[in-house]
Amino acid sequence: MEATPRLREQACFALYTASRAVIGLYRPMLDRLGLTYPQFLVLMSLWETDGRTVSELGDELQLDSGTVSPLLKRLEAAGFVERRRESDDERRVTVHLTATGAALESQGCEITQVVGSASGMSYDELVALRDRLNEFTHAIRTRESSNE
Amino acid sequence: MEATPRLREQACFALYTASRAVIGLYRPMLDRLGLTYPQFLVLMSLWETDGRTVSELGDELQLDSGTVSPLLKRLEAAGFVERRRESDDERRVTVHLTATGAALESQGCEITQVVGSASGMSYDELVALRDRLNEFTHAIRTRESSNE
DNA sequence: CACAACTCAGTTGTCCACAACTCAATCGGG
DNA sequence: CCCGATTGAGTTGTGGACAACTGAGTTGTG
Repeated sequence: MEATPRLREQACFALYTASRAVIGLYRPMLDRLGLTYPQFLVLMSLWETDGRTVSELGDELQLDSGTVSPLLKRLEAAGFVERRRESDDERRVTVHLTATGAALESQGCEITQVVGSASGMSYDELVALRDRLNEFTHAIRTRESSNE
Repeated sequence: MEATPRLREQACFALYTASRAVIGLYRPMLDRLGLTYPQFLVLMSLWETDGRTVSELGDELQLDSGTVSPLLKRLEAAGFVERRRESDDERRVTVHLTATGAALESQGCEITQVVGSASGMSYDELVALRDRLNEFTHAIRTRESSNE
């Protein structure tokens, strides 16, 4: 006697929609810097720790090499990062900010502030939502590996 | 004196990651039905109300015609839906489930149950999270239209 | 009726996401 | 030291997303 759930009742759909909405809010601001949202995430990661390898970036962003490699290629073509093949292990490539890429940090920081305030939530509410989402993601990843 | 926020502290990044994680959980189950997650959303919408127009589907899924049109083309090629140009207004195209598409409803319903339980959250918690996300999306869309 | 404005679906081009794969470099056990 | 297994980055192919645009069809107003 289970009714098929409606789209609007689904938490997963709300998640999917919210994710696209927030990226859409970032878009016009990032456009002015010549960045997309995933590219911005790479820079945020490098502002924190420069010189990460491609796979370390993939781990942090939860993206595989098939996504990260072309992303970095475009960031390099745009002059924001540089890739260096490491001499001690020729398989590894480290990614380094250029002066241009490093210089975007303060503007990037401002953009995250603007987006945060546009959410209409307090800092504490945002932190609570973030933690809830991270629990959700963690639970899912745990189940994911156990199923076939 | 504002430090640049770290990636892991950002609610937006948590949202982006959670969204991809849940779609990743759906993926192997939907693969067995020959569907992707956005295609599944179209079918959910049609299981509720068959014969919607392309733009009505776009409104419900919050996707523009440039995304929905090719999506429907693939769903039609796979034999799950049919598109009909309406005779009373030749601009409109209505989308109808085929017998094959309608027959997936019960399996589709099961999949949403499995995903819900994999979240590790109770029904009430999921509802609360969903409502929180919908508030978030609504707040963002409101600000979005006011900014240039 | 005429015709400009608008609506609707679809196309084009760019960038992400991910599966499946390639290939070189490195590691580890015999 | 050798060779099979593993690791790391990258490529290829498919399917979203979305901006910008196209063109047919419809509507409203003079």
